[in-house]
Amino acid sequence: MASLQEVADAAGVSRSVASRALSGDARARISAATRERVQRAAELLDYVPNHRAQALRFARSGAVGLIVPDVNNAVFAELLGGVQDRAREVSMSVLLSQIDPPPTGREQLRELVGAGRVDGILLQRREDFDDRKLGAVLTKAVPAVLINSKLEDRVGSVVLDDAAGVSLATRHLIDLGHTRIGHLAGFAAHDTAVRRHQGFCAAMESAGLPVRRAWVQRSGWEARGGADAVHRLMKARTKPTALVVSSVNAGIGALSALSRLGVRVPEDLSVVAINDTWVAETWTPPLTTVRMPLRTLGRRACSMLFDHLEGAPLTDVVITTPAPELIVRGSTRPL
Amino acid sequence: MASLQEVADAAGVSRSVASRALSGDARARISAATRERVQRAAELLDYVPNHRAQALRFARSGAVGLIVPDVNNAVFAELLGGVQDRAREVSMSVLLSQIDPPPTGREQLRELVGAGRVDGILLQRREDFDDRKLGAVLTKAVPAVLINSKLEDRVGSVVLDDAAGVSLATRHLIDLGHTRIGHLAGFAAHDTAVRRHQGFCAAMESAGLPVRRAWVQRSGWEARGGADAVHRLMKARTKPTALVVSSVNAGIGALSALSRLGVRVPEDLSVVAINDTWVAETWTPPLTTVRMPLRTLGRRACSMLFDHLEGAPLTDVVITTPAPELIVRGSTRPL
DNA sequence: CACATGTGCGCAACCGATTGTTCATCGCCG
DNA sequence: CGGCGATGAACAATCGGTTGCGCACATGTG
Repeated sequence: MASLQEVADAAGVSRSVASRALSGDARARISAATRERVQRAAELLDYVPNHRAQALRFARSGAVGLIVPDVNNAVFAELLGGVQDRAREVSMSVLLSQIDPPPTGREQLRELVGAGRVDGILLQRREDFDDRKLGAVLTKAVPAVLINSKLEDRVGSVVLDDAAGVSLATRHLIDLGHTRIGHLAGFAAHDTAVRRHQGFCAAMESAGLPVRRAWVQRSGWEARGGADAVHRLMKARTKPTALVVSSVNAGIGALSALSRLGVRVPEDLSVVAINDTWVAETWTPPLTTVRMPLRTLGRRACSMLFDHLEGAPLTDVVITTPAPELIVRGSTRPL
Repeated sequence: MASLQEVADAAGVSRSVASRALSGDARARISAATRERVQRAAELLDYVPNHRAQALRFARSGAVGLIVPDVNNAVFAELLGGVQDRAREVSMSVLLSQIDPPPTGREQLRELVGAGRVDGILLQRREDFDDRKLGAVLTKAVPAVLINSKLEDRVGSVVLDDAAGVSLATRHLIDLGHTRIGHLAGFAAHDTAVRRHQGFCAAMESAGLPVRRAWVQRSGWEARGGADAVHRLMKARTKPTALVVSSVNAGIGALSALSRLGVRVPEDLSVVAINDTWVAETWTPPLTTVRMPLRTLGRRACSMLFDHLEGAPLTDVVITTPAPELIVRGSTRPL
């Protein structure tokens, strides 16, 4: 609550001297006695530098905006953890926000960044934000890093090695002897989903297995979508013996639907999903998953943004270490 | 990016006139022509008032700190939704933060509030923050509203009607004919858990049913705790026919453990839990729950903090409307 | 015509911290 | 003893916006 002026008064010096004494600037010529006196006064008065004043002076708000579509999402907590960790290391705060589709969204970003509430943003795109909408919201003036998403004509992204994760899952099934493998993919308009499907196809192809169109279903990323996709899938004349699901929540939805359809997992059908949560572990049967380095994703995105604010150029990064990790549980078994 | 000065220059007036013209102050004596000119210049230059400067001037950061123990928690997403909604209505931002136990935690709050990063905080206490720790962290100087928690010697809290929610759940079981009912409670040191257990006892008592000590187990709030509690409970000589679980995640954990123990739900045991999530709906069997007004909780807490910042006194509020809502699914059935 | 009133606008202080520059003083050396 | 450099501290501008006050001029009134 005490201002620098009050500390200065208490120490009997000017504001500037107080500032230099406390900042510990080596080039500042302050006598040891004065420095001591100022520091004691600051201590006594419980002085904390006013962040608002510093923000104005340095034209830096000291905060990043984290824009996420859905806090409920399984991946969010871990992602946020990484972001928070990194932000804390450099004394930045994380401002949580949501944005609407354009044109409102652009205004919101302008308010956020233009007004200086935040210095830059980390943006995890919404499912219904296609490339065009996203591009329309992100003007070049906004320092932004896209999380697990990428735009053609915009640099600045950190994405998981989605293909590797899905390939790992798919190979796991192949190693178990499965050949008739289906894929519950995300949204066609979403690059993450595209990359994941490519990983699936690559693994199948390198094992010499065909990708059957009827066994590839758009499921979205949530439980409901996974359940719906399973219902469609199970109408096919010939059925797969194993299933790769691009998202853990959809995977849970799939398990739930399968159970209600009377399809036994893993006896009749093996299921593996991408991303790991406590629900996967708790389900009956426990869901085999591929754990993706979400925390690292958050850290790296945050780091890139900070570095960019310090002048470094934005880049496009794929997180390859730590590598996706297969966690075998009860939902997969040899054919 | 353009400053007020630049707008003023473009319009050929002084900063003060530009400020008044744009703020729309009725008492300001500005000619219509000048006002028009300034507004057009602002439009043209894409002027957005610098939030940092305003923050300094008004000694208001325009942000609230939302401090939550665990973003992963089922209740968090909805709570946050309510907070965000309210904050957006008054153009405030929500800064997400975590705090450590004292003494570190107190320093963090000082930095957050004392330095003016946020104007006040909303605090959902961590399980391991007992009253003493919480009190040690919250100095009187910090405008804070406790969410779903309450301290004896500190005013400023918004809590759910926990007792009513648990009573509703308990009565549901009683109405189904159950008389041997157990309770998986939260943490003894947590006032929310205490209120919920009181709700359980009240419902039992008013139906003339005994509360058996062996059927009351501390489960915590997460799946693991619920599962462990079930294992302890099922060692009892006589077993209950129904179970009230104080938290939905613990409820899911309980269902999972019961399934592995071979106890059929709802044939052998009915289960109902507090709070509703998609996992409850998706589980097999779908979990009967009591939906609590978490969004309202967030809104009200946020509102109270804002009002307090405007000068209103803090109070202690219990949210009674909307009332807890029983959502009957497949985990409960008549005895 | 003189004076009171009103109108439109600019000056300058302020919020709190940082920092380039200036100023006064002291000691040292020639 | 005069001049010089080093030292320690204060002055003042700055970040961008807000606002009390005063100034100049136009209009209205007696």
